[in-house]
Amino acid sequence: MEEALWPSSYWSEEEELLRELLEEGSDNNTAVTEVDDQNYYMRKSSEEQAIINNRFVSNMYSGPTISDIENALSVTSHQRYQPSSPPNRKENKYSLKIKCYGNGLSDDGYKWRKYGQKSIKNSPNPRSYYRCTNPMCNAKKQVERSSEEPDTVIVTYEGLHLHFAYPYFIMGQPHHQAHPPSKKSRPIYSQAQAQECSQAHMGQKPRQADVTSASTENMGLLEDMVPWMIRNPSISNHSNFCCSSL
DNA sequence: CGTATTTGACCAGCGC
DNA sequence: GCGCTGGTCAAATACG
Repeated sequence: MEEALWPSSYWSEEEELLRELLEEGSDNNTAVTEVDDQNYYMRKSSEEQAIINNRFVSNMYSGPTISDIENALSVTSHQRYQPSSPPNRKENKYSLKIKCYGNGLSDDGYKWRKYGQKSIKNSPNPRSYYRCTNPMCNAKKQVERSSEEPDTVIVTYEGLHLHFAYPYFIMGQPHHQAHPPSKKSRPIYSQAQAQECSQAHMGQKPRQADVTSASTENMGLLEDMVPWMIRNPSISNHSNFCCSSL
């Protein structure tokens, strides 16, 4: 069944990449194999993160603007490692400060549906709430223009941002189809399957509860996906990545 | 006509 | 308990 969807040859490049990262992306293998160590990634230097992110993600996704997010991630990652300053990451939320001189809200290569907007007290700018339109992904983001720097938007990503990786781990699509999924190109999975997978991954609770469960789920965002996949190279041999309990 | 956006209402959490 | 605030819903509206 799995092999019907994913020919064994399909994973060769990813496995090779993962092996490569295992060799180069860390200075000792024991840390890489500490599967349950949630702070593993926090211990890595921002330089190592940048290497992993840039190399891995650039191989995973070739969209035009992911580098912007990567750059922003590297900035916030750097801040995160300052023990004296509060981290931008809370649970699996990541706040990215992105310079933009135009419409920077929809340029991350994926489609977001706006589901709310709030005026925040003591802030002149409203905060917009977006949810990923990809049924395989329940990631959310909040976009707020910085009051200090008008040309900077603060994007807070939250939740399981699976669409960075699922074409490889779930869909079994050829590499040349590794572009962001759109409404026109529906996933092979049904909506029900997608929801089942998402709920299995995020804590079973639909609707409002997903916020709470998301805050307790360690893995999800791009930055979490990378070390997780590195630490679990064998995942490439399994097609039940989405629905597997972690 | 299907899809995306807007926006007021609603709800839950929190502090007092 | 009450009010405030942030997050989400969903009907109305806009758009292609």
